[in-house]
Amino acid sequence: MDEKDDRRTRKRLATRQSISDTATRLFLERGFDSVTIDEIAAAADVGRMTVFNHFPRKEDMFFDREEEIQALAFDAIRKRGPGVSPIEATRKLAHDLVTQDHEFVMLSGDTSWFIKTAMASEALKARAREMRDDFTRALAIVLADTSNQPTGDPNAHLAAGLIVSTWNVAFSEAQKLFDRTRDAGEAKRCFLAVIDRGTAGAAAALAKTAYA
Amino acid sequence: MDEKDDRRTRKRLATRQSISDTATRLFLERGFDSVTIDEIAAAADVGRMTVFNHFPRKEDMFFDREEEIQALAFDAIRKRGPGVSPIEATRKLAHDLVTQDHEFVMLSGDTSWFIKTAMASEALKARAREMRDDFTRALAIVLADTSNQPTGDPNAHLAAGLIVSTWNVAFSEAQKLFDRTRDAGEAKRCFLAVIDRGTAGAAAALAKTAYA
DNA sequence: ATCCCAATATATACTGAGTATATTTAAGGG
DNA sequence: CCCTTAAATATACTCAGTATATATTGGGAT
Repeated sequence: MDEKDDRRTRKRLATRQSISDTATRLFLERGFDSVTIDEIAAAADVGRMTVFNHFPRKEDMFFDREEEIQALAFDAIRKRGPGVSPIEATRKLAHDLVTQDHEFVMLSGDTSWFIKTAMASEALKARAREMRDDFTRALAIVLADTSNQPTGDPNAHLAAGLIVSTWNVAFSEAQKLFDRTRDAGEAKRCFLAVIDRGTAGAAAALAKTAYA
Repeated sequence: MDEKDDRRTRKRLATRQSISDTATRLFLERGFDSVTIDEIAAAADVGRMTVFNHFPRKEDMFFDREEEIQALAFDAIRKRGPGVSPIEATRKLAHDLVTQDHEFVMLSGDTSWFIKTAMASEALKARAREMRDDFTRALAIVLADTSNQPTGDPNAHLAAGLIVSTWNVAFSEAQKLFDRTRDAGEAKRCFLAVIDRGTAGAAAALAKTAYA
């Protein structure tokens, strides 16, 4: 009863999409902080409350694909091959994403406007940190779950923390390098180098546990 | 000319302390989010703008010792013994803080109200995440600096990320355990166990670099 | 003392995100 | 064609934070 294909649902999604598109355009034109909700509502030709109806927080209009990213990681862990540790599965995921030039890696001129716009706003950086925390918590649960360990196992939280920290550093260092050199190949090598180092560290930390 | 001991400075600091004390009391009584700046100003018998004069953000009235904590860590790294790696120095710091029951470790009933109040507020959690990020960035600089590596060395950022992540998990897991068992000794052992594991991982990740 | 300067405190008015609530509009289902 | 309900909207509010102008008060000089 949730994903019905009736006109009501179509209209709701159309309205949502229209707001999202309008907001994204304005954010890129003038920066996140200097666009107000009222402007977005006016530009999308909807009432102010309709905006909050679809996006409880202003930041939700910018980060609209959190769940997809989480699902990508959790799938990689859940569907890993036999004999592959969860930590190794995250390393493999990083390499796969880079070799198939996945859009989420965003090491190209096409997508770095997204990073730049996000990094220019304290509010968006705060939301990104919150998402990172939520992801870390959820990752710990998935790790424990797929390794037959009790929920809340401290080692699962340590593993999740080290992995997320590694990915975070890998992303930001690769992005910095790309900004400096405009060389996507070099940036990708940097990304994977950090991933490999960090993952090796996580594996060492979790040696003799179910996670490595 | 900054830390003059004249009456003007004494009055300014007294006003600041009065606001801080009043705010802390109200936060603990009724929770951070349900205390307004106006109430704090009224209770401290100062004008509203005076509050913002001393504390640009509401959260600054709660977290008032960020610099002390950072200095503690940076001193431990800067003043480490010869032949001690920076990563090992952070491990040693953790053990020292626990054995001398330092107030910042806060694994006792006296201080956990602080954690509880902070964790009950999204705004305070967001500020804590921001402080964590700032600290990680500063730590990377100190690590590179005291290891004669170039500023911005990716390995320094990886080391900083892994260390901070480890401490973060150690704190929260120990806190959770203390809440469950009310056994400070057990909580401390958990704290140090996570620290040792995570630090070993960081050292492994940074093997053959200047940081381990 | 008294005059001047600068730091601090304060008053007033504003912006903008987010909430609460009531009302209207329009789609689906009998 | 009604009836129910989801979605959109209008209005009014709270509160943090900013801008700016003014008042107060301590320190330093003559």
